[in-house]
Amino acid sequence: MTETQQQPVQSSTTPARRAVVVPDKPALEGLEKTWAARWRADDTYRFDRSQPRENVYSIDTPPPTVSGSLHVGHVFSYTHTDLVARFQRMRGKSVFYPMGWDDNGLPTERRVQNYYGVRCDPSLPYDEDFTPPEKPDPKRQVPISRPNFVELCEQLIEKDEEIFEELWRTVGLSVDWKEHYTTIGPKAQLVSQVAFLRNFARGEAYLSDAPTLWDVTFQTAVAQAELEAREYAGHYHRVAFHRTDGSAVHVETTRPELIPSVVALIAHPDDDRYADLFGQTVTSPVFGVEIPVVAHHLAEPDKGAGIAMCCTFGDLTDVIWWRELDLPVRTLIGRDGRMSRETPEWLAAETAAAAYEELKGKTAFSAREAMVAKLRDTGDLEGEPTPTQRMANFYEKGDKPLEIVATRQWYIRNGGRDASLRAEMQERGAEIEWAPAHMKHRYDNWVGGLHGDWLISRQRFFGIPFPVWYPLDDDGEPDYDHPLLPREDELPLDPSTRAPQCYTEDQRGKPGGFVGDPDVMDTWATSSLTPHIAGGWETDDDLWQRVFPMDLCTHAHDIIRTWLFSRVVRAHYENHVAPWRHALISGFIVDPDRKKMSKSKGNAVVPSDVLAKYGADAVRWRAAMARPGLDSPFDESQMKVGRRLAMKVLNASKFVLGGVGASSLDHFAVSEPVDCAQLARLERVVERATEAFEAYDYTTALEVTEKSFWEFCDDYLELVKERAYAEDGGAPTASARATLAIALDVQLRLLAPFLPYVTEEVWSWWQEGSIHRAPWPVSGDLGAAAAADPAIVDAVAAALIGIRGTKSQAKVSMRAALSRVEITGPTDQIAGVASAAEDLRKAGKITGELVFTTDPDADGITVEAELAETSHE
RNA sequence: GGGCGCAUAGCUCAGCGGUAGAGCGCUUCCCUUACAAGGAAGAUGUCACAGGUUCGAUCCCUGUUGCGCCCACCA
Repeated sequence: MTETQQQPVQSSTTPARRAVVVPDKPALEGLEKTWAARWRADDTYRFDRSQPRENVYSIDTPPPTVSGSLHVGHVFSYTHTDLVARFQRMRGKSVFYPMGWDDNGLPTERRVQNYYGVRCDPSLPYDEDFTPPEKPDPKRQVPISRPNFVELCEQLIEKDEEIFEELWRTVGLSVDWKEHYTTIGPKAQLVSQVAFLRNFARGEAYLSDAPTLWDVTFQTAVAQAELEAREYAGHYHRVAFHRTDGSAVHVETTRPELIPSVVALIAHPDDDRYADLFGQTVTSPVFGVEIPVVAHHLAEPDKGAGIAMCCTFGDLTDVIWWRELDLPVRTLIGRDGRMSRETPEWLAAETAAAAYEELKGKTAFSAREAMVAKLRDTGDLEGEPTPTQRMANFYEKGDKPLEIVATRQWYIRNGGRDASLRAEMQERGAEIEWAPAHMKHRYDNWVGGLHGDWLISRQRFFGIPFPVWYPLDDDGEPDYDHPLLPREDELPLDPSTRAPQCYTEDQRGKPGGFVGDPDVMDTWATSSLTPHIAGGWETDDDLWQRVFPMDLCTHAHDIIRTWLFSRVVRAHYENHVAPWRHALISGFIVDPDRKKMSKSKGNAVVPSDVLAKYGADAVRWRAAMARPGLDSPFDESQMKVGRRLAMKVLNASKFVLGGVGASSLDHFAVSEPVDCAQLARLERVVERATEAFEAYDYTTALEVTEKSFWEFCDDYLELVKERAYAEDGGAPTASARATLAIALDVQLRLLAPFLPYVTEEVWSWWQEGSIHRAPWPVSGDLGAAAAADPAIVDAVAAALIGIRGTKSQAKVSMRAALSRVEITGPTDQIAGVASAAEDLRKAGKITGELVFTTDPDADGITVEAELAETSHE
């Protein structure tokens, strides 16, 4: 921490005085390359883990999906985190700011499939000499073993992670790269498996064979948090079921292919139309299966015909009915999304079996067509199907509606089935300070609307395995009620290659032997433990005690329901505390039509292009202008504004430092009233910027600093430049120089979190060490002079603006001389302006009279000026 | 249907119980030895609508409308 001890402001007493070296033509180009390399070499952003907890500021930042592509929205959100990290670092905190890569799971699998043209077939043996096809053919993916597939995943993520790290370094994220982790790496495996075993031991995790939402494309179960409701086109089919007397009961369905799996017809208990049917049975069309008619309050009389087919399972309401009414299971749609190839026993009767023959093995879509044809044949379809748009649940990454399939899955209790646990989760949410505050509603809304526990197992390959085996009975059937579990010191392990205690590998799959759990944990199940993975939970207790609970988590509002909530769940169980004190939620960067950016829509702006064109500081400036939680449309022209600020910093600094030695950082030299006022004004800026940053309002911190900096350049610097540059100006010159130096020093530090590159560049011209290890400015940095009235500088600036206005309106150059100037204003303001009369005379090129007139009734400064004769040509 | 947010200059957004603000864009001027990828000056508004509270409302309250997001919605 030696760098943070440096006190540039006191350099008048520092023995080793540094020469000021200003390049002739400073430029923004190349700063990223130079300083990113330097920060890397100097380990500028290292976390000092010797600091006690109260001196540490720890950050949980999302591990980006390395197989995905980033757009500027991501860059903005990560920049928001970095702004806070840099502020806290300058305030003297040891900042724990690790970066993780989410390389686990389906996105990586998909990328490997497309990149190498392969697919995973777990039944194949490992091929040691396997090399991927030279030209991937997406239509003919080469089947390879699971170990080969995982190897390719690992190869590809390594490449991807290098690209990501390069990008983050260019953006200037002040991450300590030594603290990096991945969601598939050994640390993540250990933590995920340990936490899972503890959840299981405490009854928080459980295995259950139940209907689950199932994606037929990826052939995996899907959690509630990964659902997306989308419009889906379909048709209502009005279909006749038959009473025993032969009369028809009409049902409207969009899924006639599910008629063979109907287990009941259900209507509302108060629905008189069907009252006489309750307790009776009807027969299904085409198949003639006997179906009970039952009452349930969830049936909606005004929906469709008011009486619904309950199939196992067509939708989530079916699941409720099946459970509450104790109905049988008649599953026909399998994991591949096709109708069962076996004739089920409830369709064993001759006509039913014959009818089912034509549906066997068909996709839901083709089975529907076949079924409609059958219904026409039997006359059980009334009228024509009518088109409808309805909402259907989709896996967010999938493009076919989800089916509901009964499967055995691992769950973690999250309050979805337990009101008191749900209330505990809400309380954890209330422990967090949300920025903006209303984002907490999203959290409460989500937790309050949970309707099932958290499904964490996935039938995929590239993920962290469940460290679980099942004993096989004498028939070779697994006993799921008595899983075999490892000791924690055996972790991490893969049950597909490792035998459980008291068994040997040759007993795998044999009667009386064992079988490994084939599933892997979902990506969110792993990333729900990022504070634990990054913070050394159970592996590095010293670190853990210094960083947890963390101070900050940041991400965009779309993953409150997934990542944020899942981390609260895990920390609740493991640590009985919310995992962080603050949640800083970013909005989205949307396209000019306010549509969310996405690669698939083709409206995503690639960060590398913008970074190359405008520079990292400009991009960061734009990111900082997006307030927490607010969506912000991307507009390239705004990037220019940030770039202009960076240029201004470079040029103004060059000008100031060209005439000012570092020795001028001397508070005692500041004597002129307008100089004192300038420092006083800056003191207010320091206070306001600090206050804003402490409230996580980085935008206001930037705005007040930036506004002040432009005023400093346009007014103060213009006003005093001749005095500052005077050859032998004596005390007034020394005062101007000291003020310029102090003001620059303070303003560079205020701007450092936003513009890390240009501020570091300028800092290196005249200061020791990195500005990013320099202390955040405090009032004391401005010295006793700052006790002055800041209004003087405003009054003088107003006079200067009036003089410039006169020249502008006369359409003459700012260099034009003025033969007479009269400045009028209230007494106190005029006194202030008069104190800077000499500066004003030079800055305004006033060659003649300069008159000050007080007018107690005036509400501001007004200027009347006459151009000198010579200026008229 | 439930929840949340937003509505201020052409655009993006601040703001605030007491005369309406910034940046971009626009207009005009200036190639000033820090800066032409610049600088200076200037114009621009029923603060969505309707009520209420108040001496006074863009601001507070109620309602309406419009927009956005989240959740629910497969008969």
